[in-house]
Amino acid sequence: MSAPSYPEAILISERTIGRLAQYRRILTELVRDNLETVHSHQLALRCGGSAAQVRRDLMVIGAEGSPNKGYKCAKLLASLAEFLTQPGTQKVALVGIGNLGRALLSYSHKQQPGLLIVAAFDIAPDKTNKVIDGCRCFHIDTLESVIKEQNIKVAIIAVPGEAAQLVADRLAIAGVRGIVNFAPAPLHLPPSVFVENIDVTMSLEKVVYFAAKGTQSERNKSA
Amino acid sequence: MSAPSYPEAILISERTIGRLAQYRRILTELVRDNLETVHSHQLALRCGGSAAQVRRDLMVIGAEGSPNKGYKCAKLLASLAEFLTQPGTQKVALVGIGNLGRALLSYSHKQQPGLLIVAAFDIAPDKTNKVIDGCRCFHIDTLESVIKEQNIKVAIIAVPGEAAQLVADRLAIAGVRGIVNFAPAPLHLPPSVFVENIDVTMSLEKVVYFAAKGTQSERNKSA
DNA sequence: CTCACATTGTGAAAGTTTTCACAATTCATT
DNA sequence: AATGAATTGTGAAAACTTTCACAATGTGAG
Repeated sequence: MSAPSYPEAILISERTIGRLAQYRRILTELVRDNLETVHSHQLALRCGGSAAQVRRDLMVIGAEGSPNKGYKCAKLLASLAEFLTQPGTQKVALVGIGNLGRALLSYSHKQQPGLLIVAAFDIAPDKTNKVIDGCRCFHIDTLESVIKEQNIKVAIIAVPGEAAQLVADRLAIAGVRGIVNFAPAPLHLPPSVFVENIDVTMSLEKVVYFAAKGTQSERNKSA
Repeated sequence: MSAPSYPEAILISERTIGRLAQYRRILTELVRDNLETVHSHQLALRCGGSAAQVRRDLMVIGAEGSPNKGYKCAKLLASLAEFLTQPGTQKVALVGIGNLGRALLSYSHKQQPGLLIVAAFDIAPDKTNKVIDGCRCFHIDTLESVIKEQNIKVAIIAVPGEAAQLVADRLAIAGVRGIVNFAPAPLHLPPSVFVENIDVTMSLEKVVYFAAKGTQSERNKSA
């Protein structure tokens, strides 16, 4: 029980967690550029939100800034990293080594340190039993065993819509607790598994709509 | 002035438009499968929402279903298509022919009919002046001329974060009115340009967070 | 040291989205 | 024709999110 524990109890909204992850990315850049401190309105500018929102978000992780000087970049980054991530490297599985899957694999390098796609699965034999971008590719038949062996808790689904539910079921049974789903189909899973859907087609259609009609406003919500 | 006009005036939220696009996709399948009618709770199941939500969403396009029989699939699909899309094919430009860009190109085929990536741009000479998945690839220097020539109003940005703002500015000046932005950086553009951000890293981090802590719930928001 | 100023932290207000709940309506059956 | 079961359409309530606004608090100049 040496892990530092937060008050918890209060549950933090998905929206807020998403923005905290953005703040972390921005702070990583600021620290790299040797910035000492940062104001809420500067963070707001960088992420497209409002200063009040930034402060409210940072409240939930108990960050403190000093009036007139703002937040200490290094300290804030450390708090965010500790809050958002588990200690150690977070291992991620990818299912579906198509075009999208390969794009994700090539991203995996640039990702936040501590977040890595360590296993990829596909049903096509010509895509398996090799290493792509440093990630080992397996046949889908071995999904359960590899996931359990490596104790993987997070997965990305990048398979065609028809196959998504089946894959999701297998992942859940194998012990996966969180899924990023690129298939344009809702996954029905026990509530113990967290699912984040990314539906590119839907996003495109939204943009087409608002580009045609008078625009709404450049709202920022990401993903 | 032969185009049918909706009451308009009431402005419809981004969330709602996104869901309407989902309903359209689902209805396309239902019609293909020769389903005659569909109930709100069936649509809800298929898209991961609630029946009440479906009904409220369909209200805004003035759809009518009959009690005890639900909505006529064909009629509802027609209403949705008319509401969501402009007449004619919507041409889309893609900037950035990396892994992600190519994945999007290969999707473009399967997209809703009437939505097509017709031009792709990159800065690397070895990626330009060819045809990939039926889409012509140009050097980024020709961005303005091609976009204007083809009267393209919607674009997808799939370039590294550092280049995104520059590309966005050029797109906006060339006449683009809506952008899907995959770069993990907020775009600052006049409000006449609609921007939808898709931040894969952020989504992954959200999932990592909620997979570790007790899960929230499998909420459906997509994109 | 004191003052003026910029900024944080946060209660309360405003705004937005979702859910509830129920009258109205239609269909199938008797 | 009348009854009952299922479903829509929607006003109102609830839940959630964002913004406002301001007291508290450091900071730096004079």
